[in-house]
Amino acid sequence: MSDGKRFLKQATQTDVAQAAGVSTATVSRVLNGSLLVRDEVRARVEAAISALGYIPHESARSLATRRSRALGAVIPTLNNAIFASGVNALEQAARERGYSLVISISNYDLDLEAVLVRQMIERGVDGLMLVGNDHTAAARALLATTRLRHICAWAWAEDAASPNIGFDNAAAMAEVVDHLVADGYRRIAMLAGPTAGNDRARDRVQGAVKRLAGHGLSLVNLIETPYSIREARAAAIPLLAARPDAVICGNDVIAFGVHFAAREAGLAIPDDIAITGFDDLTLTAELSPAITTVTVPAAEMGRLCAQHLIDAIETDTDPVSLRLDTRLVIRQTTRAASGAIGLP
Amino acid sequence: MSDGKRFLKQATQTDVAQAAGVSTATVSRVLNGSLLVRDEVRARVEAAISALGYIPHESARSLATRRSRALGAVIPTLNNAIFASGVNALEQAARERGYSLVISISNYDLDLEAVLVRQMIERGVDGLMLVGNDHTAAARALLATTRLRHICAWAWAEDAASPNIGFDNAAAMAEVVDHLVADGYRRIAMLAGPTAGNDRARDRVQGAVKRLAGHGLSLVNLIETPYSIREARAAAIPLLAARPDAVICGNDVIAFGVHFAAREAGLAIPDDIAITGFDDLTLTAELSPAITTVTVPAAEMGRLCAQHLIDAIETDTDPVSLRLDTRLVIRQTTRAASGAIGLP
DNA sequence: GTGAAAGCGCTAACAG
DNA sequence: CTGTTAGCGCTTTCAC
Repeated sequence: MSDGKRFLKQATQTDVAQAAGVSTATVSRVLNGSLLVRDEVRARVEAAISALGYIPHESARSLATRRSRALGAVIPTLNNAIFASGVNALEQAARERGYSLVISISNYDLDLEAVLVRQMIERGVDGLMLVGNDHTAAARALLATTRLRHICAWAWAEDAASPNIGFDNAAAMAEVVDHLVADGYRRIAMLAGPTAGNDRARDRVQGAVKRLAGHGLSLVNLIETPYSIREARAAAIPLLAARPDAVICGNDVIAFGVHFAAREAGLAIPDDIAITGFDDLTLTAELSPAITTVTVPAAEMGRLCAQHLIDAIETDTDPVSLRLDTRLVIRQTTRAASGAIGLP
Repeated sequence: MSDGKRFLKQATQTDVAQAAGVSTATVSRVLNGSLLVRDEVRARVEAAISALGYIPHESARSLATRRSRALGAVIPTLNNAIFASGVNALEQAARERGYSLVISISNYDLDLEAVLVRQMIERGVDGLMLVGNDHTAAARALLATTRLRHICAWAWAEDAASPNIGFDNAAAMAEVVDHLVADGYRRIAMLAGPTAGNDRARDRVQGAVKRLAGHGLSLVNLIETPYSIREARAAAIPLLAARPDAVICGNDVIAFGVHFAAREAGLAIPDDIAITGFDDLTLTAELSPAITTVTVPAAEMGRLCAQHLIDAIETDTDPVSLRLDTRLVIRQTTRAASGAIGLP
């Protein structure tokens, strides 16, 4: 008995067909909700299915239909709430449409990303979500020759090589700069994320630098740090040596680090030092002082990627780009726009 | 030309075989690293593969081998860093062994979980990670009849129906209680997570209640709240009405809420009120006062699940249970163990 | 070592 | 409406 179980074979469509006294084609029709099956026959087939505990074999189905009903996502990490939330939404939206999600993590390594893209293609995903617009030539070539439908999220560029569903990182940072300058801050420093192979981080720096230049200013200090509270906190020390009156952070995780470093250094926020983040993680609003940051539509990006990818797949079209909005949320780590330029 | 591309067909093993002047069997052997292929032939095949840009078709492979080289994970949410981190580690470890990861989110809904388990089976994953020991009869039946290898993580029970790789939630909470009592706290309340369909949350409550009873005490108040800072913060108000001198929180997210609520109420932590969390999220150490909490081996669980699942798959054995340790991390939201029992 | 042939479980024309 | 017949692309005996 336990031995019998060991070699137990899953019921197959053929078994169901025999049990119901029909052809496998009919079973397939019932499974796929085809309307051209008599109710009586349909009932018989459904009875056989549940009697046998039959479970369809998706690989076989994929092989026959050349469709996997699966989406893929290659992301830098799940250890940042902003990506976790995006993937969460992507999965929910995909599932609502009957698609599965296979994910892999690149750890911000573009060469690894290319390998992962290839594996996604092998797995036969029908659509793929990537993050950002920085990708290796190898990855691009793979995507191009296989014509795999894909969307690059978390970024938006006029001239992007692939469809983008995201936002303009540079523009968002420009808004931050305007706010800071309007508040009277002049000695502005930036603690950025690693810009190598990361167009989002790079755009944020460039966005800040260019807009500052427009105000006739430049960064009094610019340092890059990994996305970790601890490392950002450590990097804040040398950064603060330039005696900035405001620090623009590459994202909220970095802002947390600077926040704690400033507190430790006995600096008053926002009077001695202003701090801005990016992402609007839940906790930015709860810390005191609450962090001024930029709201990023992470869940919406995930949801939209799923929907647009699936629409494109099912209508046999190409996904299109979508530019989403960010919003500056002014809280307590920057002064309210009172100390405007030119006040006595 | 653009029209030609539209109907472009992926190179198949047959194409490679023809190009290399060998049989598909030989191509297959090369692909799978079989040793019984002459070097000269192998080279010819490899040349053809890269010349044609051939990419193997995993569905076809899975159909033929009855193996998918994919793992599945069904988790409650990705919007909690502790699960995100576990999945992140699971993916990394799986990938190292050549396995893909397909994930789905149950939103703490056990009926949905059962549906997702079924989809995982359809997809043909070779192994599955679930969270906790609470599952519907339907899910259990599916797992049992298909004999799908699986591990239930985040929990550990002597009599678990499935292999567990996790920790004893009740024991961890008992340790929290001991610490609190040794510190002199007596009016202890608990803000728990939703216990319905969640054995981890239930075990944490039971672990606290039983250990308190051992000390001749009982909770002065017990309320459940969703795992959200905002809702926990709101729930803390009625909870504090019982005038507890310590609040045990179901996890760190809830602890954040209580932390902010206490601060808002003007209570001094830990003198007016002690707070304990669970999970040891990064920020618990950085807030001030830093939160006393329980370290949970999330990444390790993910990694071990992948390894043990894959070992079991490849050696054709069943995965076994592993009990991991948690550790109480005493920080600043509880008094140091000075006010021990019986002091004047 | 290598090729031929038979499927893996399912869907998709095509008849009837 | 339903059955028959071919495959989808790959692996796997079994001969040679």
